[in-house]
Amino acid sequence: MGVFSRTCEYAMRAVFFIAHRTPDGSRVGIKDISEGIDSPAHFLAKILQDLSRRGIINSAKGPNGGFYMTEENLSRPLSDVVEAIDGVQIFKGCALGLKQCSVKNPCPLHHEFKAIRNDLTKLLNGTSIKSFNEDLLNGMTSLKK
Amino acid sequence: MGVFSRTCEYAMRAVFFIAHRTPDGSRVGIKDISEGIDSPAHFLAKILQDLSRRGIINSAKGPNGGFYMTEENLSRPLSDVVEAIDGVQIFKGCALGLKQCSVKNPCPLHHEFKAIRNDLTKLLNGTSIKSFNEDLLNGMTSLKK
DNA sequence: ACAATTAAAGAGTTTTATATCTTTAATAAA
DNA sequence: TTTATTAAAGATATAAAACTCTTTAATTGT
Repeated sequence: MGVFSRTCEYAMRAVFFIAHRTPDGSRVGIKDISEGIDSPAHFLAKILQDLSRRGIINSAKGPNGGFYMTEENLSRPLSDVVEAIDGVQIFKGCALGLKQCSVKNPCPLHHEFKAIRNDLTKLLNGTSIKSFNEDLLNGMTSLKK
Repeated sequence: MGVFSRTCEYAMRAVFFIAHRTPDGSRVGIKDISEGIDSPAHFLAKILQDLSRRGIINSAKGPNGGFYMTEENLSRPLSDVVEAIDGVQIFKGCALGLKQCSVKNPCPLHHEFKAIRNDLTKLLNGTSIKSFNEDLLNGMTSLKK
């Protein structure tokens, strides 16, 4: 596995996909999303239920229902998605998994690893979903599988 | 989970522990190691078998046997341990898990994430186990659980 | 040769992550 | 008010990671 769990990868891809597809308040269904991001539909449904419950995305049932994102949703940092799924360990945890690890009692990787974690935090915490989406909309980036 | 799998955390801790305890060519047993790094003994045994097979550490059976590290072992980069257990995804993979992701077809995180991955690679690939161990030996860092 | 010690190997079990299938509830439109 | 459509929820199923237990093989010292 990479840095994030597979579930978290699906979640991020889905969020970008929804943002990309619902700029105007329209909705996009689970089928379209799961095909668009190449993930198992039912599994993704669970993930989106979770994100929806947490207010990271929005959903509506019934005909013309589906998932969508408001300006409020778009203004959130991507770290909200990661934290919702994978938790905070990736932003805070010791590389070696030591509980005692700290500046006062650093593990062999502590200082250098902290710098890397901080960069990751800055990237995910400091950038809104909206701004990632702008690059997607103007074709500078892509979600091609 | 953090950036590395639990198995990989154990592996790194064990490698540091062995290096720390066998500076002179002596050996240290699985019991001591697993207690020293707070990991399940039998599970760690499997991990160390694997590292031993790959030549990352050494072992000897019988009385006064155990695990140890030679100068050759110590000169290797820590990335060898990580790669042996977790593979290369963490150094090379797309943050969103996309196969097509590349400079020519970048995902929304591509450029910034690549910089972070490169820093991680530089840290693990560019630093020998020995040099991490030196900090441990002179008390600048610790493996306290 | 024998007994003791140690890692290696093999064969599980348990837990967590990932994935699937079915039923229910909400909503919209006819 | 009925039907169609959609997400939510519930219940399993499968696969992978983490962990345990038992047996075997190698080595040492007596």
